[in-house]
Amino acid sequence: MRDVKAPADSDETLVLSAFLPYRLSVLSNTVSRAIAERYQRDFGLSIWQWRIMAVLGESESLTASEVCARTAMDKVAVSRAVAGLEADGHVRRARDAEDGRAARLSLSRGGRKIYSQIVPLALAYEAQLRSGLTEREMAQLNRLLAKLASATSPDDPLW
Amino acid sequence: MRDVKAPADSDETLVLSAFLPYRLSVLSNTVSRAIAERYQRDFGLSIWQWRIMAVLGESESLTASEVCARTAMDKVAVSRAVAGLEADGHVRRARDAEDGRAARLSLSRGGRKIYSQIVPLALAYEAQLRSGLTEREMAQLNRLLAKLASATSPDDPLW
DNA sequence: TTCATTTAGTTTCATATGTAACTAAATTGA
DNA sequence: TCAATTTAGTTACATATGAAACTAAATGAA
Repeated sequence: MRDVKAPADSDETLVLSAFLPYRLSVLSNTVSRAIAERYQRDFGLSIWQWRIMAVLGESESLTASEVCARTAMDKVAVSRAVAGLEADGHVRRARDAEDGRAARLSLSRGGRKIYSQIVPLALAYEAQLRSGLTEREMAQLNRLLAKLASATSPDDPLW
Repeated sequence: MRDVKAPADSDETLVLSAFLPYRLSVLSNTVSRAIAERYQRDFGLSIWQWRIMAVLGESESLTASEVCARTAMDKVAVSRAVAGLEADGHVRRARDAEDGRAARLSLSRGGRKIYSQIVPLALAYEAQLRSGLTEREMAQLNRLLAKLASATSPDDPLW
């Protein structure tokens, strides 16, 4: 009689609830959903729109491509979200003097006002999320997430 | 002249690339996408279908509600994914003797075969993802993710 | 019992998203 | 300098997703 030993040692079993990609996904979706609801309810913004406002708030103006790079969104998503932001008057679009294809995007005065309302909310949310962690743990988390992120970098795909 | 001090101290500025919800979202989406592509290409499974197979693989049989609870999916998503799995012959559906509304779901023989092919792949992926982390760091990560997850628990919403 | 309510799961419909095709401007190279 | 290619961004189409309405069975109260 062969193969009578225990069915599999622990490395060969998969428990979904302990599987790192699953845990990341559930955590991230829970967080994103909570934030998305708030932004939608209070400001009529999708999470994509908010992301774009967030990076525009960090600089004077950006092209759509630059927005793509900084938000990890693809160009179609950026195009759509910007269309909405422009329609709502939060973002202005100016033709780029250098490159006739590119648009220079920037927050309008009103957009900047909303931006400055959201920033403290976003930071407060983040603070609550971290509230169970010490400074030291937070630093560790940053380091570990950075390591994981670099393990998924597109120039060195995992599989 | 009032308010001439520096515009904001660092706690009041938001840098998207350092914002925890954003980082979690990008990391999680990168990981999920890589996995989803592989499952789709090699097995014709969506990530939702795979999640369901994963929890069915852990037990003899589950009802759809139990699947919901264990996969953090909503019942519509489960219903749809199961319909596909059943059509492909990976999952069997049996009427529950106790409750005429519920369906008992279980992996078919073929489904279990696929399951046992995917498990090592999934574990290998996870291992590569973790490959930059020491045992100790992995334990820390687990702890930190658990803390974050508990901070988002629905019975104690953050906002 | 039997009627009202709850629960399991599915279907419908409206919206969001991804991929591919497209337009227009810039660049390249003969 | 002018055709061929690349790049920025948008549009169109097909599919995925979420919310709400729905069906059928179970529970519970009168």
